[in-house]
Amino acid sequence: MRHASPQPAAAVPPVRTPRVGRDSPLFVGSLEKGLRVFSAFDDTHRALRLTEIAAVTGLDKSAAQRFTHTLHELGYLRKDPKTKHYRLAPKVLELGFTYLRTDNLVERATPYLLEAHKRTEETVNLTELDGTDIIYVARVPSRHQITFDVVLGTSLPAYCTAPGRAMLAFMPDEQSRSIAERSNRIAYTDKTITDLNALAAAHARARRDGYALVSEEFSPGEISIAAPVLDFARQPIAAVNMAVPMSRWTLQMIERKLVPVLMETAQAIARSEGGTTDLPPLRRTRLPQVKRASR
Amino acid sequence: MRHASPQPAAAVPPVRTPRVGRDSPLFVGSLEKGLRVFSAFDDTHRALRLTEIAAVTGLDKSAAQRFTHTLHELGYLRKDPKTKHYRLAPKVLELGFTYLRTDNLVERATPYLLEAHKRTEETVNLTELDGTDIIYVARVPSRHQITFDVVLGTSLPAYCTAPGRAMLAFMPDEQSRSIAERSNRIAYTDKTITDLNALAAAHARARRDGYALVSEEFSPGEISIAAPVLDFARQPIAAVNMAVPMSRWTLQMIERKLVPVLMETAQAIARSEGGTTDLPPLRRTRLPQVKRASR
DNA sequence: ATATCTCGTATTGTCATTCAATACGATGAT
DNA sequence: ATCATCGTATTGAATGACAATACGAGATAT
Repeated sequence: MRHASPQPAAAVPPVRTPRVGRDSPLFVGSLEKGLRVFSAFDDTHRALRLTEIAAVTGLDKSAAQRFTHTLHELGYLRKDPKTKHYRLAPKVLELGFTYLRTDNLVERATPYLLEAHKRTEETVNLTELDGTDIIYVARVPSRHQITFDVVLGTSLPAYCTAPGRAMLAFMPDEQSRSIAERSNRIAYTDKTITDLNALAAAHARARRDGYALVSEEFSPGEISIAAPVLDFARQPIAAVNMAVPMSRWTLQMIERKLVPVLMETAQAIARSEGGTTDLPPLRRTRLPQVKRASR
Repeated sequence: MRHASPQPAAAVPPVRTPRVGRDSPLFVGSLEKGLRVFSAFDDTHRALRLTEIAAVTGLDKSAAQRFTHTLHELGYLRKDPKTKHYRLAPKVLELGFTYLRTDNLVERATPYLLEAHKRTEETVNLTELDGTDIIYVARVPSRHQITFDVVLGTSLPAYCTAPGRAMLAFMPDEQSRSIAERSNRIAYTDKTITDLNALAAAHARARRDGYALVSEEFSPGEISIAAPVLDFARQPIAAVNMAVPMSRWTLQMIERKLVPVLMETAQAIARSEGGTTDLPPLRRTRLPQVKRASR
């Protein structure tokens, strides 16, 4: 803090506080902090001690203590009584997987993804947009793939991945530009497009072609193609994606064999949406005070 | 929760409040309530309005408003601006899947589960215990299975499922009895064992055999077998499980073809645990104030 | 067309709950 | 042996969560 501003004591900040979003009195900070504890864990940080959690999440020791205690009590964290290490408990799986069960899109898309996999023998993904990122929400892994599939739930930047580009290409210009601007545009490879105008051009081409092709912009040696799934208002709600190694595929082969399947799949999923825009009007009558069995 | 129960005015509860667990001053109620919002959603409640969330979670309207606002702001909930319906956002997948990436057991077990699947052509599951429930943490689906796999993350009662029984059978008696007692022992079928002594007998038999066989106690027409994965201290930390329809399998066939694979798999996973009890002592030196890249 | 009901949203005063500083004992490194 | 760091528990204080309330919109019934 500089010198106290020479204004008389009772100076109230003249700026009008917005009182919206996180500043709204409706925002519960404790919930946000508690959830931040979850994000402290990843594949390189599997077991954390209290102080580490505090450091990683930016909470002080007391706060970390309270939130880990709470999450442990609720069964979301395990604690090794000897080493005092915290780990995620399997119960957190419930959180994530209810999403897969509640997302109509995943449910409707799955048969088409399987069909596309059968026709191409390659991995087929479905992704959705989450801010400036894409998130894998469904996946049919290629047969040869041995390792188990933990790609679901992974998020990658939208601007330099095929699914992201396919979705950005089909949304209003100002919206895609806004996402591109807000993205942390890193050059993952020397082919990564980071310039805003160049991105807009890439979007235009994808829009013209009906699909996006991204070659080695995120991982070297890999070509990724994606087509958007459009809703009734022609807005992208997801993208079908296939990524193949350049060692096995050429551009020509991709355009001839993969792209047709890709686009048919995306369109079939979009059509399957049929008339239901969002959800059928389940209840038209008075709300009978919903009760639910505990488990 | 807030309102004190309508006790007579100045009456201070004479019982010594334990000040532990949920009554501890370390327990953050707001976090618990916020997480309760997630559990309001399931496959039959995919889109909920504010009032429904309030009713299902037991929160009052104001609380539901605050927590949905917060979760929406954080990106965990989507809100249809027209219908005002809330849905889970794909971001919750991140929560669930970090578990799969951080669980050493899942990582180590996967190759053996794949191997077991190859040898039997049947679905192979890995489950862990969570209180009185089992939770599916890994799964290699059978080839014929068409539907996409949303079983991961599902929890079922331990007392009447093969994985649960396999794990209960190999833990100290008082511990398995405690779990059985705390379980809500429903007779899902007319073969379901709900009596505590009968359960103890079933555990004894499973302990003797080395695996548990549960026939039609949870779903009719299905036989489920499971073997425990024991840690260095011979305590069960998980169970390998296979469930097959009686239409294709007899008891004899199961014992001859499936059980050997099952037990070998479970033991191989246990052995793979090797020397590392919990986690290698990653750092022996001073903690260098962990910093982490934001994404 | 009007009245009634329910819902979602926004506001506010109050106080319980969260907060963060602190203290203590244990453990391990120097 | 000494010091540092960690996990745990406690407590006073005030911040931030709370819940009651009010209002407008939309739907339904009269």
